[in-house]
Amino acid sequence: MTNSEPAPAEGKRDRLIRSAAELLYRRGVDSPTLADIAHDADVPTGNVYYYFKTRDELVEAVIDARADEVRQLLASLDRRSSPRARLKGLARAWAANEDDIATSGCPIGTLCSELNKRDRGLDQRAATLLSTVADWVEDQIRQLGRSDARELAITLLATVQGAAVLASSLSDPKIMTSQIRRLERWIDTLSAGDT
Amino acid sequence: MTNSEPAPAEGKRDRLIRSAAELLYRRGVDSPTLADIAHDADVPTGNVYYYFKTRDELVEAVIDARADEVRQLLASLDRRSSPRARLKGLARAWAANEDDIATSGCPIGTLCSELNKRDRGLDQRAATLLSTVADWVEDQIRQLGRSDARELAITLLATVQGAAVLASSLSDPKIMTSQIRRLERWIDTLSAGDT
DNA sequence: GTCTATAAGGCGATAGAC
DNA sequence: GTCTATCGCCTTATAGAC
Repeated sequence: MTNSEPAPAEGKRDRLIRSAAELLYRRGVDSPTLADIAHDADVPTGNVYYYFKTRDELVEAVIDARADEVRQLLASLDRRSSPRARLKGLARAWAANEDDIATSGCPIGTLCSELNKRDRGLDQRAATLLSTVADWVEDQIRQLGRSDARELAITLLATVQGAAVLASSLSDPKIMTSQIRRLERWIDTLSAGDT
Repeated sequence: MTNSEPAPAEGKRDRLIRSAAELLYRRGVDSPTLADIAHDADVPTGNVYYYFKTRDELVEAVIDARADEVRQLLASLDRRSSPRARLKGLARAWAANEDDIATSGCPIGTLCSELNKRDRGLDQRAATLLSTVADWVEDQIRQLGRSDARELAITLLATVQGAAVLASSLSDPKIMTSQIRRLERWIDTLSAGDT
């Protein structure tokens, strides 16, 4: 590897991953063909195999790209001053994506659900996305002094995942809006003590 | 139609629907082939087309079969004496399926989520399953004297759908158990008044 | 390194024998 | 009515030209 240029090969590889992430999110993990993805990324169809040995390897790259997004989001939230502010920041991040979520569900939740049914080991790699967020939320709630932080973290995540399933299936964006608002009020009530 | 026999043709059709329902639940809506389904139902592969014109028509029959299940469950719960007892009966029904849900998610929720991404009109038909339950829950909560019954019904359903996504994705049945328990306590606290 | 042409296999669907 | 044989298409993946 020389020190010169921005690696045009990387450009195409990244475009393939971005197009794949978007198409798999909108139309499901298995439905989009490599031709669909390559066309969207402006890459010749057969040439996908120069960058990825199999289709699953491209799916894996999409999972890893989502993992990067999650890490970046949580890192930005970590700069906030209090655990409550960090949790609320997470809620606002979801709120900012309400429309997409109401249309196609949670990018992470639907990915995990679908891979869970067409298992090839990819499902476990995808599950890491959810547990990363769960662990982070648990950590914030524990900092609020709650001993039942794990269950509360799961409760918080379940609310969002469930709202995403309902809002997208029933085509009703207001479900996301109202459930996130309820979540923010719930975060306000969180304080030391159990149940 | 004569009055004589249990209709052997019906037997095969029903077996195809049952096998399809199970396989689509376990492995996703698109993944199982007609050969897989026919084999599981002990019906010759090509013969599926005597009963269903297209694969989608079989999927539609699966949705309708789920709708029957839902109607029967809600009808049996309607025999209970109070709205609170009916809601708790629903929670117990979910608890009884905890293991399946922790393995493959909610049969209705995952069906709706997947069809939402491979749209052919089937998604709207499937969404009826969710809204039927939502409407019923809303009705029960309203009978408890709550004016915010719709939002509370969505909250209840979101909890279960979210728990199903998390439990199946993270392969942790305890998530379903604890969230259903929390739901039952929450039902106990429901009474007249808002928020 | 990049891309085209094509192979190999599996799928939904059909035609028609029984 | 029931089933078999098979078609034609689409998809992933490869071989090899440029």
